[in-house]
Amino acid sequence: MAIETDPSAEIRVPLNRDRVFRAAIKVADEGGIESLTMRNLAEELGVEAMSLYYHVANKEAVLDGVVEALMGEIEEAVGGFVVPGEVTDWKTAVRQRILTAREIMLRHTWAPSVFETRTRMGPSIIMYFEGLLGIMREGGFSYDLAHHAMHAVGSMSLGFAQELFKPDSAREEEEATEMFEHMAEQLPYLAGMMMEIVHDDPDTTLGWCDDQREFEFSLDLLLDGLEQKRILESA
Amino acid sequence: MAIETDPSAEIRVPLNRDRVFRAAIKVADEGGIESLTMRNLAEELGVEAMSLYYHVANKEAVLDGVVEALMGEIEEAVGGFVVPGEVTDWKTAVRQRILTAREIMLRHTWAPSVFETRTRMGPSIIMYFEGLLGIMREGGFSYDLAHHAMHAVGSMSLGFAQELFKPDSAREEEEATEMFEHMAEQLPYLAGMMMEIVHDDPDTTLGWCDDQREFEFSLDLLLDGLEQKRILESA
DNA sequence: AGTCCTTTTCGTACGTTGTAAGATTCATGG
DNA sequence: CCATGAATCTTACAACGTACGAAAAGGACT
Repeated sequence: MAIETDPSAEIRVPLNRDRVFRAAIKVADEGGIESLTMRNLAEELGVEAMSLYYHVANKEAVLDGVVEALMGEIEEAVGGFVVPGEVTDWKTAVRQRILTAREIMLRHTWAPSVFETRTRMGPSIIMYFEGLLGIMREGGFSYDLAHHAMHAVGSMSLGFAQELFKPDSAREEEEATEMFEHMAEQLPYLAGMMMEIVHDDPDTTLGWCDDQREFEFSLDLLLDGLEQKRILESA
Repeated sequence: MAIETDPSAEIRVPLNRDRVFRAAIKVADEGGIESLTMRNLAEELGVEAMSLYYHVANKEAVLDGVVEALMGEIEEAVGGFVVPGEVTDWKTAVRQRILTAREIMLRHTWAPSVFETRTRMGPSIIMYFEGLLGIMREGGFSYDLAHHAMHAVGSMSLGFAQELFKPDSAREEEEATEMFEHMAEQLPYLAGMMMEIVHDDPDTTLGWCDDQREFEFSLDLLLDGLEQKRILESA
């Protein structure tokens, strides 16, 4: 086996953590989160699986890095996590940040499931929450109320709400519909609700619900409630 | 190899789906969800792994069954999912159901992570939501508002809120605290909030936050907001 | 150029997981 | 006793994360 220095061989770009994380995002974007294996990730980088471990402790570290990278996307999109000096309208400031974060999440539909499994929080996420908290404080919140607020908004602060039981294939979608029709006579309320939805809005986007509308409804419900509490406590 | 009918051998209890699901819950309760493997589950039942597949299509089906079984626990705890004929106070009715569901979830701390990964919903969950929806309808909601309400309450309707970045070991807990202290000068708001919490309430249960209080705060925030909207729309 | 040392990459292999395929055992009625 | 269907087990495989040590690449210095 002659070792020939193939002149047409592309020069070797050295691996590093950032390249690994970016490649991981690409793999997940293209093949879903279940396709993000160490071997696939290595292949995407033109490298063997074990080479990744020189730059990254283990797969958990890859996912942590992916989260940090996504937070970087969000930071860029919102123009930095710093708290604007003066906050005249905390609600729209918070609202806008969250809806911007949501845009990034919608670009990476697998991302919520990764966030949910994280147990350490990296610096970017801390800075993100520092920013949100800052806006609320400058907007007139007590620390106590702001603390409750962060919990209440929960995962929505990062732009996603966990959809319970979202079917992940058209096959399952129709399977669920079928089951519904089968149980319909025992489900007066659900059946009634569905009929009204179909009647009012014959073709809602994909399934029955407009996720974006529901997200904004829920978010506003929370923010409005918090604003009332803020007014009450500062009276 | 002599096949001897050992008289002291316990008579063989036949396997069936219910026994599988119950054993799965037991395994997860005792060893955490990551210990729920087909082999461990089989061992718990005194059987070989492949024997499970006669009663259950695959591991997903086991998890679906576990969810159904947990919903059974909830159903028992709330005294059936049927809608009380007349609802004078939807809010406390819903509140009570949800907090009861939460009690079951607290008995099985791994359960939320299983619910989150489900994609099909079985009959018990459907009945549960039918019940909640029914209470709201009888309590004066339009279908439209009730629909929004279900989305807004989201996973809280089953008694859990996904905790973002909950450290899963004392080791990680102190690691996070360390990181905080290290970044403290860049985190005026978070640092301030922590200091106030420590000052007001020197020893909150486990970490900084009382999960139950936060859960109830968030839930009430939502329910109060919904009640206002209900009043508005029925005016 | 050749030597040495550090940094980076790779080859091989192990343990664990879910599960496919077929053999085996068990229970039951003839 | 045996035949037949139901229930269980044996064996095996592919995919995964990753431990361990060997190999290669890249400089620095003679």
